[in-house]
Amino acid sequence: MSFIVSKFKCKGITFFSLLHVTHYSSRFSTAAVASIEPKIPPDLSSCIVQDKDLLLKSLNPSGTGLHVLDLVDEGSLEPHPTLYHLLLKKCTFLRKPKLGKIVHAHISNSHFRGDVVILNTLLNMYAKCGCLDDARNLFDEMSVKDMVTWTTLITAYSQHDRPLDALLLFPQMLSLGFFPNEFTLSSLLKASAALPDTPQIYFHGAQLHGFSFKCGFHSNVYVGSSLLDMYARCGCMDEAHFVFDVLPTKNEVSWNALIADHARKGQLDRALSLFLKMLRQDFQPTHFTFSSIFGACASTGSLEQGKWVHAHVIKSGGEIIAFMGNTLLHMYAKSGSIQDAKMIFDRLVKRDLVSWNSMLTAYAQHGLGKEAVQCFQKMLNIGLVPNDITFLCLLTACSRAGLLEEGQYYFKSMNRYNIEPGISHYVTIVDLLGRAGLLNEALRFINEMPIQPTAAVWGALLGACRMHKNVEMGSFAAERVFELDPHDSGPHVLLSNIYASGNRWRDAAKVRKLMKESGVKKEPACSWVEIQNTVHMFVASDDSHPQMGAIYKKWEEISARIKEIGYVPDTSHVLFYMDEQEREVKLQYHSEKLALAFALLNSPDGSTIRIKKNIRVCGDCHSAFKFVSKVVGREIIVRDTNRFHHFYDGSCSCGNFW
DNA sequence: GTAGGGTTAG
Repeated sequence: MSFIVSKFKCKGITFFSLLHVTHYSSRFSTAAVASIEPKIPPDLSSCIVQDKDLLLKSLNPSGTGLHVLDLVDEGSLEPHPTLYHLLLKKCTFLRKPKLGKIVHAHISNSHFRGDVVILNTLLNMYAKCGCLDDARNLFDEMSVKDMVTWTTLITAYSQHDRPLDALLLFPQMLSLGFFPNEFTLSSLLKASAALPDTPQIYFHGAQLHGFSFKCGFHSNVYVGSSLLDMYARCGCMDEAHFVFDVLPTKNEVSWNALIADHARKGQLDRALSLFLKMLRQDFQPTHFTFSSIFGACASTGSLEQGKWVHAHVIKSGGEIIAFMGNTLLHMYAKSGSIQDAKMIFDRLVKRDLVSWNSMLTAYAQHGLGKEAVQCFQKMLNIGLVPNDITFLCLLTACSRAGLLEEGQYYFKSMNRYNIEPGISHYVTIVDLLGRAGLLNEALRFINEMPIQPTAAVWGALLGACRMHKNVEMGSFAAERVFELDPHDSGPHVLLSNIYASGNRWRDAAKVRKLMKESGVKKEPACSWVEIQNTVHMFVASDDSHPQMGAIYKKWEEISARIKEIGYVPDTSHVLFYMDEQEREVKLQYHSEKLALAFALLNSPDGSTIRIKKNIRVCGDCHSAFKFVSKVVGREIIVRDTNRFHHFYDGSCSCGNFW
């Protein structure tokens, strides 16, 4: 038997690729079955080899058929451990457990049915393909197990979000006399870090730390990285830093783990300083690094820092792949630049469903409902199948933009894609109807829902009642919210506002009393603005800022100018009972107004002002900002918890839907 | 033959 095999080297490993087998030419004529790593291009310097072992090394299942197993069935080829090993590797790589099952059947009928190394590879194939039941059955059936068998199953559970199952195997493994290695411990630590609450993470994690220390595995870079991540996830940042500092060898992953931990906590400064330190020590940032940092920039709305890190991505010459690109897109959208978000979307090398969902979200946040609908249609046209989040994004976009009919249409169309609406979809539809003023329809919709309405559902109706000043339905909705979630301050404030806007001060006071009695605390409103890389934060009636005198004076000047062109303070947004003049004074010093006055004093004429707020922008400030954008001739972008408002030339992009 | 870090809504 003779065949042509191409032999090539890549990363120091020699690969063999079967190009042609003369004896089985009908089967293999096109089967230039590449290496284990199919992306590696075979070198063309092929040679003629007459070596059966080489053939075995070269064979891999390609396409749909496992031709090589047919050869075994026919008796043309002796079964060989390397053959099974390569076939299983291929199935694992391609995530094709069905093909793997065929190999499994073959192994069961061969001499190797009890070979622990082959069975471990088989176990790993099931594990990596997510077939945890098959993996468990195989594990239970294996009469001979070794430490790798236990580690493979522990890793399987740990990687598929079943941390308790992974951790439960550990004492069993120990009691049977198997000793863990660094592989086992890094997987166990990952599992402990994924437990649902902080004390549990610490309880299991710290014990595993002790175990690792005793065995000397704590200095292994894999163990160290999962160890520091575990500490960070239960809030022990000092311990996480300690583990990192004493780690004798660090790599990109250990750096990324620490950066990601700070980023997740919204500690952008810490994340950025670690990023710089990483660069200075000649470690290459990866997609993981960038992705974490963009996530932190998105949550704090730090456009400038985000742009700076984006510049690093460009400098490093890497392509913007979906995983990192999606976070970058999200970062631009969430820190106020829809243009940049769209540009990233257009430049993404390969878009996935998350990319499209992120773009839809971006449009929703900026009130661009029509663009969202077009985007959704485009994704259907290219054959992408939407998921539940896609619809959530799309419905939110419709709701925010007041696209009533479109929203209802798309909600109904969900069953075409076999997507059962979840509670969030129902909330969005109540919001959609409510914003459009169809309060009775919204109430009917809630009563006819097939699932139990939650506090969020009634909260959406309550918000709509505030918007449309419906006191009766508002207090009814608020009662339902209080029953279901008595500790949220938002609905109390909304109800109090509803009463205040209807001049029912006694009722408003009752709500405040209720809040006090039940210990519900209102989150203090604050707004912040970034000027020359410094974040300046303001709370209402604050006078702690060094420029406060000038800020108050500036606002008084602006206030007088906007009153001349028609601004009338809407005092219903003040929660307390006080006389009209007092209430107007209170309104003057809402945090967003202070932030705006400060920005006007400290930024160049004509430049865009970006303000962020931790709760929804108040109605009076919203009205005032429209006038301000006109008198100062500047674009003002406000990000509140819900969406963006682009104020320009006397109007706002939200079209008063918010 | 077995390992650690990253995304979208609210």
